[in-house]
Amino acid sequence: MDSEISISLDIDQPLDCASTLESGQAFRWRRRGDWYYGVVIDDLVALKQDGSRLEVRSSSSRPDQLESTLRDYFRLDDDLDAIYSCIDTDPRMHDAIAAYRGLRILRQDPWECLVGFICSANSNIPRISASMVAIAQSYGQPLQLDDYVDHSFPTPQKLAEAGESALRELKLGFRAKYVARAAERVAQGEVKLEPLRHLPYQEAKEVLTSLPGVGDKVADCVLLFSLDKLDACPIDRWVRRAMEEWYLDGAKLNYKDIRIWSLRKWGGYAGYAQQYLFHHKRLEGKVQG
DNA sequence: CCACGGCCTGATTC
DNA sequence: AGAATCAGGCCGT
Repeated sequence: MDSEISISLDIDQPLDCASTLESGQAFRWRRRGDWYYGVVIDDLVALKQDGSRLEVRSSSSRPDQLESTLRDYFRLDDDLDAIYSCIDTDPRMHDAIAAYRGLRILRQDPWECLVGFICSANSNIPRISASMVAIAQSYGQPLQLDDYVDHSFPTPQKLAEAGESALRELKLGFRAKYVARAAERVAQGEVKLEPLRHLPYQEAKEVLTSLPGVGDKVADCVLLFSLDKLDACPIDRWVRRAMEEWYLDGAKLNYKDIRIWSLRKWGGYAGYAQQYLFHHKRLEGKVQG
């Protein structure tokens, strides 16, 4: 039986845990008071940020690796100040960075990330979260940390076995077919996600878009949020609006041309730039800031 | 290459 | 109230 452990990390990088975990890149974190509960590499962890210190509690099966696991998950090796200096080149981006300083791109598990963004099609964040939680509850392994229970994310094999109709019962709608078929292909080994990390952007993207339910946007999300492609630049409705309104004087560009434009403006950190624009635009009109 | 409609579902808007 | 519309798209025509 795993025993609960508690550690404290000194963070020497800008980190805004709340913005990072609530910026729509990961869908299964839940806030309880000051603590965020979630699953990282099959370990249930609770996080509380106190300035430059991150308090961590976990029922970890590998306590000696917990710190490195979290440093990896939050990409603490990214030099955020260096990244800011590359992309902070106009007033809009400057405002976004000022507002959400410490918002980081995560390095998530590619399989869970893929399913999450397949589920994102024509949906919204609360609903995507509900779908992902339902999938984990139904097919994952239970994990417990004091009185809190969550689940590991089920393997491709498990979801392939579950099948489309069972996933439809979890309210995935038309996305159930995509998730089931993608699970089959990954489970069969026809597509291997982890090695995509070491391929160039374009090659990795072609593999991902060969999966059902994965187009340009979903592929870019998976590449950025789980496969180390910081130049991947997912353009969703929000980012498109932000771009057209703030940078393109209302002009309409197709997906590929927006990518080209973004790479020219923000270079290899276009993905980070995109995340700040997304967050800024999405929260622009919200009462709750 | 672009345009369009359909697709599950639930919340919000009209 | 009940009908449209919208929500971090994808796919087929």
